[in-house]
Amino acid sequence: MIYSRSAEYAIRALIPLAQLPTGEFALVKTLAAETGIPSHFLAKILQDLARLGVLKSTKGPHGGFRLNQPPKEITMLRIVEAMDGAGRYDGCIGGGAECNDRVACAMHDGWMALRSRIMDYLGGTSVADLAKALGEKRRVVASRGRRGSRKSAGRA
Amino acid sequence: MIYSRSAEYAIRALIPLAQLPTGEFALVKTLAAETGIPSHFLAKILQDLARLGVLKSTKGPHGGFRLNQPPKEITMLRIVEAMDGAGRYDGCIGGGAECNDRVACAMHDGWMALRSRIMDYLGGTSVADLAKALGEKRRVVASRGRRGSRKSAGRA
DNA sequence: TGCATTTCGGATAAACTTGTATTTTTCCGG
DNA sequence: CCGGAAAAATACAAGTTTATCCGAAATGCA
Repeated sequence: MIYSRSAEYAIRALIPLAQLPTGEFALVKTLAAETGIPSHFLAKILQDLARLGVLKSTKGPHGGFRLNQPPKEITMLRIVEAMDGAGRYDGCIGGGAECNDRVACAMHDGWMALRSRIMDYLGGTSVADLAKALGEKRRVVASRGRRGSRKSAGRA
Repeated sequence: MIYSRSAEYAIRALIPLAQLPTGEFALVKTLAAETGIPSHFLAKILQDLARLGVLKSTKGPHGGFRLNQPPKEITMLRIVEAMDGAGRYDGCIGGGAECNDRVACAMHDGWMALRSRIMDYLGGTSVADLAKALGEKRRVVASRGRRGSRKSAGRA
């Protein structure tokens, strides 16, 4: 995988949070049930995100978590860096912590090209994008399902 | 990182092995010293690779490890799959083990595009490529160093 | 004020990865 | 056939990630 499971959970949980009516709070329990993430573990992740300012939390009745900023501004990269530490993709896959143009490293150049692809994807995809993509995907899957549940229904 | 440390070590150790005169064996101790990898840990990794047929080992005096197939045929992908398990990049980063066109997953499409980039790089880069790249890089670094050790020597 | 609800934060534990040490097996040379 | 050299195998230790649990603090409501 490209990032840790914690980061994966964080990203997955942010999607339903982005779909929530503005200002409304969601319970950890609900989010855990929706996403299938172990609830205690999810709670800790959400706490981290709240500490970082990505989420806002309130205790007590009608409490829970909600986004603390527009979903457009929350990129996957930001979440991955929050959970896995910044610089996860900084070092060269060849090993050396300091790998630059002046160090003999067999992998450096190829990796740098790939790395920028990864950064573009993670940095260019926001929670809003994910929520939108999920909505569209749901519609497509639903409409396919309606005309027969066998795989690749309709004319092949 | 994109793959485990074990995979990284395996790839790094294969490069000096590819540069060895054909048929000659290298000691674990030597490889460990050259690459800076903990020698006992490296030994285990090399044993795994030998079991897989990538390397050939012999015990006793004048023993050690050598490649068991042309370096052109050993791709980074093969090594990563050997060390981290096949299918490391199979699942969607959205989580679901089974993520395909019929499952609603917000990340699926973007990830698939990125994934194929990763696979192209790892699958398209062989140990021979790495050894060659390292040789060229060494020459460049050396020639730069010769005319002054400050970074970005020559006209900027 | 007192109670129910819900996050917060720390403690704990299980699982996996990484690293080290030790012993056993195999091979070569004399 | 014996002794040393080297990988092979095994066991063990430390560190990190993932997961679980529980008491405490905060909040809203009656």
